[in-house]
Amino acid sequence: MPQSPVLFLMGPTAAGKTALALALAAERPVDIISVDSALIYRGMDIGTAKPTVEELAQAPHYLIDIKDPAEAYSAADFRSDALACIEQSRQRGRLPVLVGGTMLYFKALLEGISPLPAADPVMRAQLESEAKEKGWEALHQELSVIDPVSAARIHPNDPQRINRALEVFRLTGQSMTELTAQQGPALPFPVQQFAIAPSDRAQLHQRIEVRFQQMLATGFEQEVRQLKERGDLHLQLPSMRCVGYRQMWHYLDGDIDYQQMQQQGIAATRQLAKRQLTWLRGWNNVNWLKTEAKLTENLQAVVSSLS
RNA sequence: GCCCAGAUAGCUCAGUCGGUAGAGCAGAGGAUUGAAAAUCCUCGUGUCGGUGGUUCGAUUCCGCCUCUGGGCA
Repeated sequence: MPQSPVLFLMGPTAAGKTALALALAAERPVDIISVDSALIYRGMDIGTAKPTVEELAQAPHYLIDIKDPAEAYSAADFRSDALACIEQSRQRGRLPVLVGGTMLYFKALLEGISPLPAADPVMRAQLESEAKEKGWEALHQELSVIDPVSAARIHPNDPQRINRALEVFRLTGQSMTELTAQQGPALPFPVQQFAIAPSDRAQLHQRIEVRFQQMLATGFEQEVRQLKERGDLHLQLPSMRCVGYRQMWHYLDGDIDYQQMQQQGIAATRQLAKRQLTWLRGWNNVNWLKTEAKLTENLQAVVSSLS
């Protein structure tokens, strides 16, 4: 029997995903499941452009505010959380709508994920200190012995991936190449995929700048100041590496002036959008929508794909 | 008005002992399997402010002009 579909709504930051999702929610019984590595954090509202309280009240939202900024999250965590949300939504007879811009999460959900070990903070710290001593090149060299395929794929200047590949091996005794040969199960539901973006890059840049200025005007500095004052957060955390937060943190530390913070924050957001678009450009089975099109037209396109 | 220092890539600047130039940032393209708003790779022709002179040849040396800092009046 044909299963009812799941909806994906993807796109770069500041492209209008939230507005479209809420418009759909006004027409259909939907559950909005966030696909966003920053919206998971409580207390990070302004700088992440999290939907407002009023917007959140317009439809049930999931996977927002599920983590403290001191905590880490992962693509694998997301996949299992999202699958649970989708199941529940379907049981309620509602349409699960996955909305966001964290493309690795969409990919993990759609294509499945290999049985790799979870991140191990102790092992990572160990590898970090080894790298500090011997240099990442030496670790890359080490990787090329145990897993030449991964070593060839991972650039010697990419510490994060070298670290991960060695972590996987030391934790399991198996190389990443061996383990990723086993692909996890793909998403067990049919999907309708949409992506929304402005047709002109300059237009997206404009929206990003305007939105960043709005964030500043509505208390972003204060938001980061409060997070900083907790005392337990720092720049190495995934949460504080988020676009905007990192730059504001540097400003509050006095490393850069206000104008630099603005420029760097906006530039970092543009760069994020560019990477999101790179993912999307090679994506299969996407229906493209334009940010500058009428909301009702885009809504119509989405609704008609469901029948 | 005079003196000094600048004027080189979208921005900040380096450089050419005279043979038309290169970094960082920005930007563009790409990669992406438990950090992903992360991490990383690739991509640099621009009247070298204008104009005249010296020279085989000037962005580079010299003169003048314009503009921008700073100082003296």
